[in-house]
Amino acid sequence: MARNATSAGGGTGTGAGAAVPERLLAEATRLFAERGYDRTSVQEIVEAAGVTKGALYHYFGSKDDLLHEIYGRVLRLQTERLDAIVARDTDVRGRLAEAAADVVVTSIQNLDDTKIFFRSMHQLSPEKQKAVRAERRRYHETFRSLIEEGQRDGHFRPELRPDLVVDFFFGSVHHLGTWYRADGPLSADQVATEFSDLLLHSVQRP
Amino acid sequence: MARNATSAGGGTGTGAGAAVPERLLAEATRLFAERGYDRTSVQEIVEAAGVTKGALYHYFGSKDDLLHEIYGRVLRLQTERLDAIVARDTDVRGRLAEAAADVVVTSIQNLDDTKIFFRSMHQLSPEKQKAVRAERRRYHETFRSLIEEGQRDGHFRPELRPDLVVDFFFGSVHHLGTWYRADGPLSADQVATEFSDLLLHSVQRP
Amino acid sequence: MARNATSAGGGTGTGAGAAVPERLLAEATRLFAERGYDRTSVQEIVEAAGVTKGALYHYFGSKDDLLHEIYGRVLRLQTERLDAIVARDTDVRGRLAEAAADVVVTSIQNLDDTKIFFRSMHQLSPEKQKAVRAERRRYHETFRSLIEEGQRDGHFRPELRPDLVVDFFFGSVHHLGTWYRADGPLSADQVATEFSDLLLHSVQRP
Amino acid sequence: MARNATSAGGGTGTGAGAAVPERLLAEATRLFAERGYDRTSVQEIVEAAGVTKGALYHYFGSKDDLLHEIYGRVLRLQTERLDAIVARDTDVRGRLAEAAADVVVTSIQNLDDTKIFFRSMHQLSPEKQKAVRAERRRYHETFRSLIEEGQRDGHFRPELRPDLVVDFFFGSVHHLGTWYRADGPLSADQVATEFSDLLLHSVQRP
DNA sequence: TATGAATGAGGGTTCATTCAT
DNA sequence: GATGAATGAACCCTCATTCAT
Repeated sequence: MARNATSAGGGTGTGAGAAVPERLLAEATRLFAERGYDRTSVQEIVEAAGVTKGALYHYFGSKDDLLHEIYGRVLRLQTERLDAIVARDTDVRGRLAEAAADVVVTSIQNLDDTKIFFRSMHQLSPEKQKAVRAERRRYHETFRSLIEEGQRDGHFRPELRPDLVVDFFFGSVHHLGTWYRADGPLSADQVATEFSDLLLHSVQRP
Repeated sequence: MARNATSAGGGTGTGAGAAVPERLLAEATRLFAERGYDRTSVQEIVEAAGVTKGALYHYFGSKDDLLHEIYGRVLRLQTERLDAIVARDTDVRGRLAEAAADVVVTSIQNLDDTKIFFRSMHQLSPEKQKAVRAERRRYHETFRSLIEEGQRDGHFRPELRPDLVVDFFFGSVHHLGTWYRADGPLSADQVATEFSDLLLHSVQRP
Repeated sequence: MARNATSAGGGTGTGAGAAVPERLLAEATRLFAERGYDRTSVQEIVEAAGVTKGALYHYFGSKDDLLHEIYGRVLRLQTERLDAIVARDTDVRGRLAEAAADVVVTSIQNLDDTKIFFRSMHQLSPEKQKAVRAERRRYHETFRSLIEEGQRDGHFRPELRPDLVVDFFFGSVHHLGTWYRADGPLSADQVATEFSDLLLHSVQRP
Repeated sequence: MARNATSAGGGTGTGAGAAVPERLLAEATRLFAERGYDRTSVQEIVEAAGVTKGALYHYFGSKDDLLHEIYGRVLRLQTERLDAIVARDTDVRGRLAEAAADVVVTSIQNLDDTKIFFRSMHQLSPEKQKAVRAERRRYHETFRSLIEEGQRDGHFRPELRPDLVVDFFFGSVHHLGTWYRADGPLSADQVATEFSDLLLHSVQRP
C-alpha cells in the first residue's frame, strides 16, 4: 500500500529544508546503514528527519516500504548506468572494464546503499524481495551478456561460466560496504581501477 | 558472563540426542541463516532445540553469546585449514590455488555459517565484534602473505595491492551465501575450482 | 528519556476519568506502598490504571521513572510548606513546633508516599537517587537552620548537634509509614502535636 | 520448611573457613543490606559464600528463610540485652537512658541488619512477617514498660502516650541505617549518648 | 552432603502501526 | 497534511526452585 512517495513533496534536496519524503529517505538510509534495518526504529527515523510518525506513515505505507524505496533508487541508478555503458559501440573489453569500474565507483559513492543492499535484502517482505531480486537479476544478466559477448569474440576464456564470473565479481562489489572507508588511503577510482583490472585479467585469454 | 558452553555437556552430535549446548548452537545457526539474527527469537531457538529458555541461559550468557560462539567455530575451522595449507612446501601458486579452493569448499559445506557471517557481524555487541574482526584480520593477513610471497617470487603481478586482492576475493567468498544453492547445478568443487582459477588468473603475470 | 509526564494530559483528578499519567502515578503510588516497588509489576500498574503497557511507556521512560516522579511530588510539596513556615516572623520555638507538626500531618495525609519514601529510595537508579538525596538534603538543611537559630537565640540547648537532631526527628517521621493506621485510634493532629512536643522538649533549655 | 540452620555445621566464625550456613547468612546479610532483598539473587549469595545452590537449599528451605533467620538473630540479640537492662535494680531514668543508648550502639554495630530490618520486613512471607512483628511487639512493650514505670514514679511527663514515645524513638533508631556511616565523623557512642539524651529530655518532667 | 542442569513463570521494555483529531 | 496518544504483541532475560545423581 505504498504511496507514490518519490513524486510527492516539492523539493528534491536532502537538507533540513528538503521535502519531507526525501528527508525521511535520506535519514533512513543513513540509519539503516549505520545500525541495520531491524535495529533502527521508526521513531529514530522521524526524529532524525524532524517530523512525526504520522508524517512518515502519510508518505510511506510501512517501514518496509521505506527500505523498498531505497532499493529502488540504487537499482534504477545502476541499471541506467550499466545500460548506457553496454550500449556503446566499443571493444567489449573496454565496455566490461568500464562497467566494472563504474559499479565500483557508484557503490562507493553510495556506500550506505551498498551496505544496506547486501545486509537487509532478506528483511524485506517476501513479495518486495522477489521484486528486487528480479530487477537485480536483470542487471546481472546485462552484465553477463558482456562476458558472453567477449567469449564469442574470442577475447575471454571460453571455459568460464559467465554466471559464475558475475557472482564472483559482484561479491567483491557488495563487499565494499564492509571494508571501504571514505577516510582511508584509497580513492574510489583507485579501487575501481584495480577491481576492474583484476576482473579483466581473470577472464581474458592469456 | 558466557558460560563455558563448548566444553559443557557430554555428547557431540547434533541430533535430538546430542548435548543441549550443541543442539542449541545447531538450531541457532540454522535459524539465523534462514531468517536473520534479529528476526530469530530466543523462543524459536529453544523450541527447535527442544529445551526451555532457562536451559539456553544456563549455557549462554545472551543471545549475542550464541552468535559469538557460532563465529568462533567457523573462524577456528578456517584458520586451521589455511594455516595448514600455507605451511606446505610447494610452489606458492599451488598453495594460493589450494587455499582459495579450500575456503570456497568449506564455505559451501557450512553455508549457514557463511550466510550468518557477512550478514550478522554488525549485530554482535561492539566488543565481541572487535574480537571477531581481529581474528578475521589475522586470517586475511595470512592469506595476503601468500600474495606477497608470489609477488616477491615474480609469479604474481607486482603492481597489485595485496590487501585489495584479498578483499576482492573474500567478497566473492562471503557472497556465496547469497546465491549458492546445494540443490543447484553446481557442486562445491566446481565453484571452488573456478573461483580459484579466476583468482589465479587475476594475479598471475601474463 | 523521561517524557514530561506531569504537564501532559488534560485532567488533574485521580478517578477513572482522570488523565492517563495522573492515573498511572496514583495507582503506582498505591501499589508501591502496598507491596513494594520490586514486588509491583508494570503489568499490575497498567491494569489498575486501565491502560496498556505501551501507554505507560509513552509517558514514562521506565518503571524507575514513575518512582522518581512520585518522589518529586512529595518533595516539592514538603519543601514548599517548610519554606513557608520557616519564613514566618515569629518565635523560633513556634516555627520549629509548627514545622514539625506540619511534616507529620502531611506525612500522614500522604502515607503511601511516606511508606515508599523510606523503603524504595535505594531502588531508584543511582543518578536519580543522587538527585533525590540532594533535594532531601536541602530540605533537612532548612530544618536544621531552625535548630541552629534557636541555639543562637539561647532557646535551645547549645551542646546538641543540630544535624543529629534532624536525623533523630526525621527517623520518627519516616517511620510513621510503618505503624500509623488511618483507622487507628490516633488522628493525624494528635500524632503531630505529640511528636512536635517531644521534639521541642528534647531540644529546649531546661 | 526451614531446617535447623543455626545448629547445623561445625564452626561459628564468618571467614572463608567458617561453616557453610554461617557463611551463607553472613554473605546474605551483606548483600541484602547493600542492594536489597529482591535485588539479590540466590546465585549471588552462593557465589559470595563459595558454595552452590544445592548447598543453600540443603540448609535453608527458601530465600525467604534466610531473611527470616537474619531477623531472628538480631531480634534475639536485642531482646536479650533489653531484658537484662530492664531487670536492673536502678533508677528508671538510668535504665531508660541505658536501654536507649544500648539499642543505638548495637544497631550501629550491626548496621547491615538495621538496614535490612526496616526495608525488607514486608518481603517476608505473611506468616513469617507475623512472627517477626509479634516478637518485635514484645520488644517494644518491654521498652514501653520503662516509660510507664517512669510516669508512675513521677519522673516522666504523665500526659505522654507511652506507645507514641516508643514509635517516636524507634523511628530514629531504625533510621540509623539510612544515614550513619562507619567512616563518618561520629562514633557509635557519640550517637548513642545524644539520642539517649534527646529521648530523656523529651519525656522528663521539666 | 552437595551438585548443577533444567524448569517455567514472569520480569521490564520496545516497537510498528492505527486513528481520532 | 500532520499529530501523538494508545495499542498489543513480541522481545530478551532473570530467577527461585527442583531433582537426578
